[in-house]
Amino acid sequence: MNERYEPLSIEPRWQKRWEEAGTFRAGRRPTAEKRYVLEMFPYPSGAMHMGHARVYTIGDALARFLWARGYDVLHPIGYDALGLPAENAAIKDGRHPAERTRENIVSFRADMKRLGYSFDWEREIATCEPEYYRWNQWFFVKMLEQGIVYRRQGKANWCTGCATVIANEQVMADNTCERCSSPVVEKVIPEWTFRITAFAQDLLDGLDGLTEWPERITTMQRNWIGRSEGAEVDFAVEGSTERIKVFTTRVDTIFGCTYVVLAPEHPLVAKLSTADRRADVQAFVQRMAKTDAIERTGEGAPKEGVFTGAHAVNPFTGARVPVWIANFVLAEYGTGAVMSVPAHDQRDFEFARKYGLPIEVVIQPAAGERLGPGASLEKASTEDGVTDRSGPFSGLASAEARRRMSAFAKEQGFGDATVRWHLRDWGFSRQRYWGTPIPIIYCEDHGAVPVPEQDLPVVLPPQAIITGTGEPPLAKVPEFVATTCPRCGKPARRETETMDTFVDSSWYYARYLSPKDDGQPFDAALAKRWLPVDVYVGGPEHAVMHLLYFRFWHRVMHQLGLVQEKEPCKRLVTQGIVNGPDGRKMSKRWGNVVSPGGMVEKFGADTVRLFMLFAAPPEKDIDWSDEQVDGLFRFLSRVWRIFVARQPCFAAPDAALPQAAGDALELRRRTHRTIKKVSEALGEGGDLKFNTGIAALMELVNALYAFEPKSEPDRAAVRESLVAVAALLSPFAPHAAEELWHEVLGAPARDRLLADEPWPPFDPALVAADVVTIAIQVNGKLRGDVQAPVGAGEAEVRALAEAEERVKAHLAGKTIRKVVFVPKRLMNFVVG
RNA sequence: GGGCGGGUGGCGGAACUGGCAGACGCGCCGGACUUAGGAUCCGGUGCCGAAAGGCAUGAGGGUUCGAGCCCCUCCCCGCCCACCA
Repeated sequence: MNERYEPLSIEPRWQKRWEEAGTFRAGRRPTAEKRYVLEMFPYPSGAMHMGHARVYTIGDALARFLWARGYDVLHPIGYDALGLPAENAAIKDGRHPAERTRENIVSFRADMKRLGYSFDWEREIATCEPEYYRWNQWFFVKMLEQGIVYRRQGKANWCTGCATVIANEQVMADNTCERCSSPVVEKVIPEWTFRITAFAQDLLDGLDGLTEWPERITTMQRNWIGRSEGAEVDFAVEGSTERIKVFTTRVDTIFGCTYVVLAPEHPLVAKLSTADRRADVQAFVQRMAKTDAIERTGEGAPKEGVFTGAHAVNPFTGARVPVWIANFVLAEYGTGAVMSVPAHDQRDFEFARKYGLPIEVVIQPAAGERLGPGASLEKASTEDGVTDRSGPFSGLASAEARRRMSAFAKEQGFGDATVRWHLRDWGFSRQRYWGTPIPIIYCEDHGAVPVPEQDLPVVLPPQAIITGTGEPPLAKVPEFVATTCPRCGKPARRETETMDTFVDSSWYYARYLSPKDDGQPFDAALAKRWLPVDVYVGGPEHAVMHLLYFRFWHRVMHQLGLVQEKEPCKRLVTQGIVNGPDGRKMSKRWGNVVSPGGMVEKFGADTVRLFMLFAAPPEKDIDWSDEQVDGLFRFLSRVWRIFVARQPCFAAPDAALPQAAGDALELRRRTHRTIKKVSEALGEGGDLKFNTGIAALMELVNALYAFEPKSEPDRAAVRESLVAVAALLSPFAPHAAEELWHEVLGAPARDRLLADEPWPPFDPALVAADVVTIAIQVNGKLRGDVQAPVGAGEAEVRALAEAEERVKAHLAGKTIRKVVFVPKRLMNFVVG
């Protein structure tokens, strides 16, 4: 065999053989149990970067392991190919997004192939192809029929940078765009909307079953869905028939309500303001309208408001309370009106202090000192407690008070218990070009008519003029716009908006099941076998966007009878970022970008893969490190050299193994323990910890260097170990593994592939130690250790321990008060 | 303000269910082989100390024979959400 490890000369060869043999075709083992391993598909903007190399390497190591474990594995890949970056680039240089995207796909595909990923390439999809997006349109029409899609009139989030409407999930906390960080403003524009809120409770409940998702992701979804239980209560307005409906989660505090506050945009503001206050109110409302949302509601924004002159009546107490408007009350949350209880709400407290409104304590802490009058408080007391000065509801625990008071309000007809959600419906119209055309035709007589199924797809016209000015580009393509009404045949116009590209990624995992199917989005029978996805690998940044949308979409598909289960994916693995060598995010700006392609050319795919897996567990961020990469190349070279050095062992017969004894037996033990450790590191019965699995392999290789075979049984033990090293290496560094495996096995393996071989089993008898090292402590401090047979009892170990010189010295002249014995581990003498 | 993660050598990271802290790798130091070595192989490497020994997992307390791990108080870092009524 070649004396030196030369990855570039061996890697393409194995890639070709896997490809030709169809080694990774899903469905090859129809009678075997299935596993669906999926990584989030890439958005092909420019070339592949290190982040991609990391996700796909993680998924690939797992997929290869599962193949070896005997499963029928589905491990597909495709391209999330529609979207703004390609369109924005087109505005700059005039190249058509389709042309650019297809070129990028070619580059991505080449890079991924060079990394040796075990994708089933026959299932490759690209969402920009009409064969794919026609099914987005098909789903749209179905969902319209089901009432899940509707046309909404109202305020939408308009991204000033992307020049389009975006979804709530795409608006960041500081009112900037998730994609481009430009300010997001409100714009009154009709939008096509998914009624995701109809699934809010179900999406929330489903989270409890996602026990194999990272808790932080399910928590984020839970918070985003934001179920909030409370009550609505109507306050009558004095001298008017109008009622102010407030939403509160703390109806138990209502006897302490000393004023009511409306959002400046609340429809009643104009009606209720008294003549003497009108000028002030109008000025305030106008000022708020001009102030942008960040400034108005951002952290640290001072609370401001004005009195409207009107009064409302607390239906529980009959008390007359002033009605104010204030900046911190948001029209879009709850009812846009709040009852203020300054004693028990911090915002209300600050506002009351500022404007001299009364503060009345109506909740006493369940334990501890009673609260004095409101005026003496330093801050609001917001904990649940016991109701006080609350009329017939006094003396109740907060939770009980809420139940009774809500029931009372309902009985009296001025309120009820209610649930509010943070989740909003998903507006998915985009005033952009590079997306799925929304299959709607506007007819003068029939309104918005869905394109009939047999007329799909509505193909995106290639001749668009893309300007990014906010006008839908499709509106400027007359031959696209002009059509006829499917109902009456009269001239009509097409919808010119396109779909949010999150639609594409909401169901792509199902398209992989039958990617070329032209009669349906996917084959339901195949879905029954392959879904749900068993392991999904991707970045945590998608927690409340993609990962919420695809859970929603799966429920829709469930409702349409296309899939059996409600959740799309059993286990989610979120991987960390690959930063530059300087610890900063890789970026042209810092000049710290390292490309996977370049690294593969320099070190080979196996070294790059090993780096991705060895640097840290999948979920942690890592820094690219040239030194660590050198180290991993060195490791593979070291593996290679030990095979070269131990070539004389290649022919040793297995028959010699049972006689192995002494050091050879020790080597065999190490071999089998390593098999067990690597299997566990690959997720067998726990988390993925590729780093410790590779570390275990390194230890075994170190042991092989230390062992000089002298006899036939020795050589057999070495051979067994070498075969195991090759097999265990195969999920991580598959090319080197194939090469080495074939070298050891020689002619008998010529027509076989390691990638096709079963995972090596370990012998439990060899994994179990027969002699163990037991740590000996005196008063909890380590004073030595003894070797004892694995079954040694306390008396036996104690005798050994007391014979140890260091232990003896520490026990000398002391009284042993107690001896703690942990079998196989430790003995502790407690002395005085 | 709320939620979720974290804090371990010079660095990345190990440590099963409370049982020898620092596996493995990087870096560094030394040795061998060499005309040479930024190759390779071997050895060493938490800190203090000549040693015995002592001290060490963000800080301080507690529980325990024994704590990186459990409990309490606090500090710091990251991510997500946020005047959400």
